[in-house]
Amino acid sequence: MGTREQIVDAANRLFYEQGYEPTSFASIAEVVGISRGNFYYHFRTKDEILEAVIQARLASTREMLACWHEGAASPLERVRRFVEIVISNREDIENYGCPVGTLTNELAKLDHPLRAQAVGVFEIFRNWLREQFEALGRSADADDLALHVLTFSQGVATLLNAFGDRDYVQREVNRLNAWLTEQFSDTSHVASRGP
Amino acid sequence: MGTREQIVDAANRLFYEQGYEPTSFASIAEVVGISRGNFYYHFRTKDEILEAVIQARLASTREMLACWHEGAASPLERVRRFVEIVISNREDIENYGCPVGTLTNELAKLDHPLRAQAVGVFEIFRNWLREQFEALGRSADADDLALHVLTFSQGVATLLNAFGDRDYVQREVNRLNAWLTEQFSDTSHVASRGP
DNA sequence: GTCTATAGCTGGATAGAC
DNA sequence: GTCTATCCAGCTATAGAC
Repeated sequence: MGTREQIVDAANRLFYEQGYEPTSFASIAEVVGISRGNFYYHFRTKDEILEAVIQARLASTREMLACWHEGAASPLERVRRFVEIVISNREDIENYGCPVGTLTNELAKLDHPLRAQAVGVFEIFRNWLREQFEALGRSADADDLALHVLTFSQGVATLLNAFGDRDYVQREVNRLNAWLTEQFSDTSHVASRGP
Repeated sequence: MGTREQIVDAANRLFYEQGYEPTSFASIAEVVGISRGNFYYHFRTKDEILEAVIQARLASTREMLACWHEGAASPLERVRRFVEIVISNREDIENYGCPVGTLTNELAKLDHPLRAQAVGVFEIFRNWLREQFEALGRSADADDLALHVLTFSQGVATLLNAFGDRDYVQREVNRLNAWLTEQFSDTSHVASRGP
C-alpha cells in the first residue's frame, strides 16, 4: 500500500475516533510511521486530507451497498441488513458514534466548506434505501420511508454512544423490523420481542 | 449579571455552536468583553468551564421540564411538547445539531472525564419521559417508550442538521404523534399528514 | 477583580538537504 | 520520496502590576 493511501487510511480512522479538528498531523504521522514534513509531499493542507478521506468513504459506502445487492435476496432483506448495522458495528458506535452523522455535525459546527461533500455519504444511503422501497412498490413515499430508516439509525447511534445499552439497541431494531413487517406484510421475518 | 455567570453563558453558547475543543479562551473573552488573563480568576482550567456549563445545562433542563408541568395539562400533551422541540428549535438544530447529543459525542471522542456528566442531561429527559409514560399507565415499558422518543429526537436532529429539510421534520413529527395516538388511543390530537 | 505581559507548548505549514 | 530543521500563529496557563 502506497504512502498516500496509508495516510488516508490512518486519517480516516483518527478523524472518526477523535474527530477532525482534534486530530493533528503529528498523530497521523505517528500511526503511518513517517515524519511530519513528508506529509506535504502528498497533501498541501489538512483540508486536502479531509477531502481524500471523504472521497474514500463515499467510495467504500458505494462498494458496500453494491456488495449487499449481490448478497441479499430481496429489497426488504437488504433494508433489514442496513438496520442491523447498529448491531454489527455496536462497539465502534458505543465508543465513537456513527461515522457519518458525527462528521457531518462536526463540519457543520466548523462551518467547513467540505460539509456538503460529507453529507454525500448520507445521500448515498438515502438514495439506496429509496430504491429498495421503490422496488417494494412504494414509489410514492419511498424517500419518506428511506429518511425514516435513516432517522432510526442516527437516533440509535447517538443514544448507544451516550448510554452504551445493548438491550436498548436490540429493542429498537426489533421495533423497526416490526414496522417494516407491518408496512409490507412480510412473513419471512418474525421480530422477536424483548431482550 | 456577574462576570462568572457571563463567562458560563458565553461558553455555553460557543461550545454548542463551535464545539468544545475548537472554542478558545480568546473567543469566549471576546464575547464577554474581558481579557484572557481575567479568566483564571474565575476558572483555573478549560475543563472547569466545561463543568460549569454542564451544570448550567442540567439546571436549565430541569427548570424547563418543571415549567412544562405547570403549563401542559396531561402527560400525553407534555410528551407531545417534547416532540415539538425539533420544530421550535429548528434553526439552531439546522446549524449546530442537538446540544445534548453533539456534546456527549464530542466528549466521547475526546475520552473526556466529564462525558458521564454530559450524559446526565439525556438522563433527565429520559427519566422525565419515563414518568409521563408511567402516569399514562405504562409502567411496564415506560423506560422503553421514553428511549424511543429520545431516539426519534436524536435521529431527526442529526438529519435536520445534515439535510436542512423542514418538511422532513414535520413528517417525522407527524409520524411520532400518530404513533403516540396509537399507543394511547388519544383523540384529542389529530396528526395532519403530508406537507 | 481586572488588566498587561509573557511563558511554554503545539498546531499547521515551509525550506532545503539527501 | 523522505528526512531534519525551522517559522509563525494560536493555544492554555501563569506572574505580577493596578
